[in-house]
Amino acid sequence: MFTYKYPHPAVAVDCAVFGLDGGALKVLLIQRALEPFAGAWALPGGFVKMDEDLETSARRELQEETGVTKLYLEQLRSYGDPGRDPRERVITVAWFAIVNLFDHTLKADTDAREARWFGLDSLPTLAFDHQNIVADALARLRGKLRYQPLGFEFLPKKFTLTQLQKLYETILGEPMDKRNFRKKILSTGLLVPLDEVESGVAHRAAQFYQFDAEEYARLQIRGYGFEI
Amino acid sequence: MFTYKYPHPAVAVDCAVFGLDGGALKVLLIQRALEPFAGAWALPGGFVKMDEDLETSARRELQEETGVTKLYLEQLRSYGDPGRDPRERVITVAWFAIVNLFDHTLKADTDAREARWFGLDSLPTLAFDHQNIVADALARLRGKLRYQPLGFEFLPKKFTLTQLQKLYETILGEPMDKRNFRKKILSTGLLVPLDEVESGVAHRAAQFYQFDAEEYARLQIRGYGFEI
DNA sequence: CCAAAAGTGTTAGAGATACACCCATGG
DNA sequence: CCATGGGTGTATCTCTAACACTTTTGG
Repeated sequence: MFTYKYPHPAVAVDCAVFGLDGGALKVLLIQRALEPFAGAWALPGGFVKMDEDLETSARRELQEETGVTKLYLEQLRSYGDPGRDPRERVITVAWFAIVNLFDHTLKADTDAREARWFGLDSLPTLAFDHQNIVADALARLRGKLRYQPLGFEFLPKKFTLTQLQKLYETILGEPMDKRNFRKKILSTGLLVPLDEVESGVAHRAAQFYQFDAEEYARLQIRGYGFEI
Repeated sequence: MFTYKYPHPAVAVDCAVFGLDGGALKVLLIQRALEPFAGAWALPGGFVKMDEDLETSARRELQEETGVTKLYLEQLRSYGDPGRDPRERVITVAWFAIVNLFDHTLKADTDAREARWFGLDSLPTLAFDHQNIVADALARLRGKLRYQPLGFEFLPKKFTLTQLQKLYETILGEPMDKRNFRKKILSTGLLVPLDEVESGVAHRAAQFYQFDAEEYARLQIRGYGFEI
């Protein structure tokens, strides 16, 4: 038992994890095993431990509930409506995450019966206020994609320019011109062509590229702004 | 006394409030009356009440500690390092705010001895991790100023184009061309010229303008992006 | 009439957009 | 040899950047 002079809310973390699955943008959800909302789908998350940093907590919960470990993670915002959780006052710190689905598989565990990817147009009804969190996270993704190098987080280390363009088109929901896209993205100087090309395709093999994160970090210091 | 089955952290709000004071960008700080850090300067803020929304809490604390009520307020992010508060685990939800100093005066109250505006280059040593919060808030301000109509929040309803330009120059730290600035800002169609001009100045009187927030809201829905 | 800030247009250059064909590979 | 996607260049247009003088007002 823990006693306090004044009432303290519980604090949780919840993660909106995006991934590109078969060319479609998806969100990672878990099916809740316990009340409240047992059986309903929800964002992976859970309570923050007392000696644990918020980001550490988000990573731990993701690992426990979905097995996902290597991802891009940034804080989204906190949600604290009294009554957003029927049990007691729970304030949640929500996280925005991207996972490269080319080398991840899922598992379920602990309070989650199952973890699964859902297309954004076919989301089930979500527990708590998680619908809002997903909407805010999606807005963050769309808003940042053009002027921060977030796109590469969805792809494997080696990727083709067509893969990258399709990703932008899928997430932003608008078609782009192939030649202009290539000119612009290559003009950043942040894509390094590899010695390797695609293989096993019934057409000309595409060049593989890699994102140069170190160069990006250097340029950022000198006030460079990524844009596509 | 309040008892819980598992330990709960305390949750606070802290506000980084910016204002333009005599042509300089300033942050609003309070001098702490109580331990910890009694006598030190800190961001206005305090503990979230159990039945209170996070934003309501931020507004209440600001009102109590500084008397400031009418302001632009958006959530910045949450800070939760264990050990950021020497008393106990305190997670704080930080807010980013802008106040129009042309019609506000300050008062001190409750846990604050005094509230005062500080220039960003002459900040005192701040309590807790408030130095980081100020730095993050400033980055948010600089990052958003060019593509969201935040600038108007610093100014009175009626303002001149020169006032607006000086504001941009002050916050972004770079000079701008007068003719180009005017062309660009007027081309948004969001500034309506008033029938009134400046008075009592020893030079040609400047035209007053007003920001058209309703028009901005309409344009936003149609996917319009403010930019300067 | 002097000092001080307001107001105003044009030109050159850079960056964005639109657009169509040949190439390499596997079956 | 056919189907499939990979790869490439140019012309136009729009937007940005640079730049200097006249006007109005109060003292």
